Amino acid sequence: MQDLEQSVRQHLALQGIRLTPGRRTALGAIAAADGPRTAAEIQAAVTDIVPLSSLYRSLSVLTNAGVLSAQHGPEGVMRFELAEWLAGHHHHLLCVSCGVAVDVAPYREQEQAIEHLVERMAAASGFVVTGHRFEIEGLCEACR
Amino acid sequence: MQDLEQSVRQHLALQGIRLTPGRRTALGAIAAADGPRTAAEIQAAVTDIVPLSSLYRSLSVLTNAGVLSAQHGPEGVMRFELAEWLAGHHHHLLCVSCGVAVDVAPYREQEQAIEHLVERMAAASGFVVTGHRFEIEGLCEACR
DNA sequence: GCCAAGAATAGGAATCATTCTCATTAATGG
DNA sequence: CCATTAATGAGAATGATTCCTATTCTTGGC
Repeated sequence: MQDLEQSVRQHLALQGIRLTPGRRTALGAIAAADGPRTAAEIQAAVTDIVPLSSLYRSLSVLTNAGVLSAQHGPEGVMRFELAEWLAGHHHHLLCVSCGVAVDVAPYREQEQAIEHLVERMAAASGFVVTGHRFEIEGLCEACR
Repeated sequence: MQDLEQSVRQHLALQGIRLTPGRRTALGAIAAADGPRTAAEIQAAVTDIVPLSSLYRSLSVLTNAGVLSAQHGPEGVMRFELAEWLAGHHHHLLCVSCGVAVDVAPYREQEQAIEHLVERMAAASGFVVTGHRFEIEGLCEACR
């Protein structure tokens, strides 16, 4: 935890951004989670009272700074997690019923296959590829 | 096109749902597209004036009936396309700048790798897998 | 240590996609 | 041709997210 905060602080400093209390709180809640979280979930997880507008601003600052990554889940709400350089490469399991999102570790060999697939698919299209999303949908234990 | 409409009509009839003019229009616009479309895009593509509320209702009837599939794209808006049994299995290229979405054909061998990956990842989680999403993000020719 | 300038926050209004409600209109079976 | 049921249109309501403005912190220069 401490080293995470230090890494982030340093990363932000290079861009002239500081890790203020609000940002620190948001970062802590996200770092403690086992998957990407919505703004509302983060707000609920935190003990302080944080207005959503402030929370969203903190999240967007951290996202723009490359500390967090943001994605729209299948339910259409934005979910935030640590950026890949902090959390490591991984994928998600998403519950289509309750929306819960959990990280899953990748399998090295198959990642290679995926990279190939991405390249071949994009080749003919004129797109410049910047990334990919690979997410598994299903029903979590609670909703099953 | 005619056979698509017939297949759909038949599929719907089994569920006691009919292909009304509004639904037919929406279906036609989606079938003519080269990728998943938002409600607004469909509305714009169609020559008739269709209120968004009616369009959304038609789309949701067709989606619930299994004729269309709906997904939230990275910009957070819902995109509709023909269900897999009508359009065939494929993936998407998404422009992170303008949101444009294009279908890409899958490559047989790598699909296998993906299926494996999905199974292995889900195995330990307690999730019942219902599907997966694999989407490539990048910049389209226009935004590049 | 103190103050001005700039950044961060709270609070609330505004926006946008989507859903809901309800009144009106069309389609179907008898 | 009528009565019942489903489909449509129009607009209000909702929920996530963003924007705006006034207030409160931080920080560097004195």
